Amino acid sequence: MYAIIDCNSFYCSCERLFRPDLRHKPVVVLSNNDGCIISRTDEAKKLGIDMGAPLFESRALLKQHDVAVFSSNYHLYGDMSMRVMDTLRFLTDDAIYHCVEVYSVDEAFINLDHLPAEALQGFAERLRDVVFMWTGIPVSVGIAPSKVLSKVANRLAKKDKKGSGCVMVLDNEDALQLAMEATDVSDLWGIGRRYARKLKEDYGINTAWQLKHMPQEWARKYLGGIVGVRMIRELNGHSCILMRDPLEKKKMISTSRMFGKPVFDLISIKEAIATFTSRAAEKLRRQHSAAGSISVFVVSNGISGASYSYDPQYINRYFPLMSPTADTSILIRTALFLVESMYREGTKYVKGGILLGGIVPENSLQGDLFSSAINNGNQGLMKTIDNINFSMRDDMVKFASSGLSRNWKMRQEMRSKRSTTRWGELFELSN
DNA sequence: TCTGGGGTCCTAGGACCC
DNA sequence: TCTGGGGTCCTAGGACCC
Repeated sequence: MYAIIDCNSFYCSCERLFRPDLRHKPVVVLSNNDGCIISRTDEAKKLGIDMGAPLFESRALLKQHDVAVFSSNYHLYGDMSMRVMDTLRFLTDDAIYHCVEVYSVDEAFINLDHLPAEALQGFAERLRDVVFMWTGIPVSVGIAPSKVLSKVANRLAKKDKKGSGCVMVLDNEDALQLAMEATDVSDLWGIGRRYARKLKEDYGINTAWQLKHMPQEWARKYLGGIVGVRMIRELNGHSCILMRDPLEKKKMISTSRMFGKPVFDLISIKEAIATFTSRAAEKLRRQHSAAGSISVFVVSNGISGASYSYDPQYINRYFPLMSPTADTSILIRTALFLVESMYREGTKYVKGGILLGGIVPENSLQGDLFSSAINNGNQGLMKTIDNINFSMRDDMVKFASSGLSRNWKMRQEMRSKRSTTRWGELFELSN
């Protein structure tokens, strides 16, 4: 059996931790750049505020109902996520069973094969209660024979919080049937907008229960090949999406951002790309890897002075490195060379980013014919920079090419304090 | 005026090799 | 007139996830 634990309205719940006055009030959290709404409390959902809705379209509604609006505060969410995950690992004896897979910032799968069936309900309730007690974050728990089905259970638990107590265990055929009949195919984990439409319009399949009864060969043909076959098997309770190793390394690392406002000059774009590259290189070093290739991309939207329309043009350039490296200075040099080769004067740039590929473990670096020494001469320096930036303050030490002006920097006008990760922003009681 | 960011997996097709 | 077979590696593109 598998459990999925999912934090309820995670970002909003984090914001509420230091704002108890908002406990029963509608709260939303915005994406980077304060662009759109990416987390909502139940109260906000009830007001008809949609997931992913652009802020400028929702402003009137937010104001009318006095909704608390926050820019995203990833320092806070990342730290709270760690606390929740640590709690789960503790409660499940993860050190012994290696049964916790952190799936995203607010979700974790837990393999429960070592627990007897009759213990599941109580176990799930304990997870919910202790996580809340220790971190203040409310969670929902779904338990079922496969990951896809545990997601089904979790969704139903969350939909009817009062009735379910945010816990649902699907451990018998009747419960599974009821749950699947109540689940629209579009709400299945792994069925996106495209497939949902196809299933409904072309085949008249509307519920998870109907989909479960389709033949695997049909799924192989019309539902994304092997992916579709797995979906059918998972719905039938045959687990085939296995637990992932927590030590697995990313195969691709990217950093990209919309610019706070459109950018026209080469200097600003180079600063932005240099900053993104530093950030990506840090991620690379954190997982003890080196990158073998780098891609830079920019997104332009029309030309200077033209009237507004959203018609983004992606341009990207790829460069295989002579030998894999995690050295920020080499990566930045390469990235900036690519930027120069793709820049066009008079173009309005709205977004940019970089992508590191060909990732290998740092200790497997091979020398090549043309570079006598392996390209890690700066490893000590990189480590020092990472340590300083981690413990003191972001970007205390940075490469000059990252610039100081930052007129491409994103907007975050309503960010709360980083109360759990910055001494200077500790929570204070007023009076 | 304004619409996120960072990933994964799979498949097809081209380049190249022996 | 006839023109192999089997493989790897890489990239692009599509679909999906939170």
